[in-house]
Amino acid sequence: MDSRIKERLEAHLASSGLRRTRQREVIVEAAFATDDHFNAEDLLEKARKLDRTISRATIYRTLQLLVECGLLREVDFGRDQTYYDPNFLDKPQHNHLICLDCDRVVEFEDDNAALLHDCITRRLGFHPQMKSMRIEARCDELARTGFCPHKKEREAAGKN
Amino acid sequence: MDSRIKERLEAHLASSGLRRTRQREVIVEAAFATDDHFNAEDLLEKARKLDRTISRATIYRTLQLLVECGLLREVDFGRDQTYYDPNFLDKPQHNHLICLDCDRVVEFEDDNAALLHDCITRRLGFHPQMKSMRIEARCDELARTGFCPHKKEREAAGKN
DNA sequence: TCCTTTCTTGCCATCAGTCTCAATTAAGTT
DNA sequence: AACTTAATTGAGACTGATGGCAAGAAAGGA
Repeated sequence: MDSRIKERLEAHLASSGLRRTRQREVIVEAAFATDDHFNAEDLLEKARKLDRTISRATIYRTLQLLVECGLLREVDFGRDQTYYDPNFLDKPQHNHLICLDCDRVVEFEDDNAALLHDCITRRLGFHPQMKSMRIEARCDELARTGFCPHKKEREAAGKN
Repeated sequence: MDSRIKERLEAHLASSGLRRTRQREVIVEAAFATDDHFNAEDLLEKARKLDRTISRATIYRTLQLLVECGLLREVDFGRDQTYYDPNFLDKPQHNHLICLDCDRVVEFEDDNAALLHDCITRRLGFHPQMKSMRIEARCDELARTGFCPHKKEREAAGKN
């Protein structure tokens, strides 16, 4: 596990007057053991392999904590559960274009997007530490025909 | 109520093989009677004043329908319920910058954002019919001090 | 070591939203 | 009008996630 993870967590706990607990250690261990995306239930299962007493509520609370201190990112586009990405410390951008009809998500990188992101966040008094942008649109096909061809594909694939 | 609303709904129903029902009429009537944002429970209450038999499930299903055909927009940033905006047919942009810590939402317009939006959506094979962009960032203060000053304000104001 | 404070946890109730299913109803056909 | 079909509805079970609360535990001081 990347050593920056525990460092950043420690720093956040210290600066917020929060405490190191066995449960938090175990959950972080489970969350960052691999680079895979996971949801709350996955994490509960993994964490309980290390400590069978971990409760569901603590999982949800710790997930919130890890999102707050910038170690996890929520990725929940078009699915019924919230998923988490434990592997984005070094990725400079996380831009998504989302089809409003079929929930298809297209990830993209774009230099102009990065520039614009900086520019707008600064102008509005924000700090552009975490580059992320989300655009909603409709498929060409959807606009022309009123029906998104990816919708059926995705439903067939059981994505919804 | 803007006559384009019923027109667009009719068109969507017809093109998708869906049916006109008393419940849908009533719910649309209730949703677009005013320009205010509302949530599912608000709408259920309003709709039941016109027809006491409307069920909660039908409200949720009709909300989905109205979002699909572009008559409603979901606005759920940083609140526990999903809210809906019935008044955006003519607004060219809906851009939001969101503080990752306190969930403060700043609406902005920006010509470059509009251009970039067009450019990216076209490049990825999408149709930029509905301009909307969502950027996540952190307050300057949060980045400097590790604490967002708006967080307490918002909590005091009961926004969360 | 014991004590105090305050954060944290597990349990369970609750909440918003979705799903299932049988009964109903719109819309087209005869 | 009667019939057929497929969409739609209401009721209630269910799901993912959150909130309240009393018991437990971390951190610091005496």
